[in-house]
Amino acid sequence: MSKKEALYIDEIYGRLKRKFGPVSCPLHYQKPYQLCVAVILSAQCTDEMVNRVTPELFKAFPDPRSLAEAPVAEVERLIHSTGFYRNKARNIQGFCRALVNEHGGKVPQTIEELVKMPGVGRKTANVVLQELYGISSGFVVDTHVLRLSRLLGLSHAKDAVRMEKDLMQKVPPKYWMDLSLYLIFLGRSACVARRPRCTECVLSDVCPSSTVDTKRPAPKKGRPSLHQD
DNA sequence: ATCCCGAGGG
DNA sequence: CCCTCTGGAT
Repeated sequence: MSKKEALYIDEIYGRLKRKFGPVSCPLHYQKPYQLCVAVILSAQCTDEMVNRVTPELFKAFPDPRSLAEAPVAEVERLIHSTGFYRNKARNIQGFCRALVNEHGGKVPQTIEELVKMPGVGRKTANVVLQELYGISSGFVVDTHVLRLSRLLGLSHAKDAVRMEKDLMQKVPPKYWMDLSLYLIFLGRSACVARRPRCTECVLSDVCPSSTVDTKRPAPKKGRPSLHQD
């Protein structure tokens, strides 16, 4: 990795840190098993939506055993609005069963063990390890990180697994935890997928994909655009 | 590579 | 109508 690239990453990290400050997991939870369930539910769904359904879910089933033994239909009903509700219901119940039966109710501390559990992939495992134990097992790559990393030119990997490897090589481990959250926050505020608002973005003058030109007044035509208007 | 799937925004 | 949202299993 070039020195220039390292400075580029430092610059991105510094700006996002200044903008967002200290960050924490946006998912609401009281107990460790609840975080795991919330992260599984967050697949292809906003965290707001997850936070909307989990209070009732955790009130109805306050521990992993009761959630594992609950009627599937009831679990499906409670999480219905998060989408993929059949898969997710099966996954969170399978997860809770594995948690109780194979891990004594305690969330595993290694990514190898976590990934073997139902509904848990690398993204979910990385989030859980970071949030619960402060372990940086990898770089959390979700749909936002995937999109923004490409726009910023940090990685052009096609899938999340390859991009994680890529980012782990380029980004210093001390940045992993916060940078993935920063990218997610930026992807949720200014750099939204549908129509990025580059004028509101703190990275616009260093981002190779920015539609804001800081040097020239304004191109009349042929503006490099990421999308069709 | 494909499927799962509802909610929200443009 | 279309695309997107803190993915994972097959």
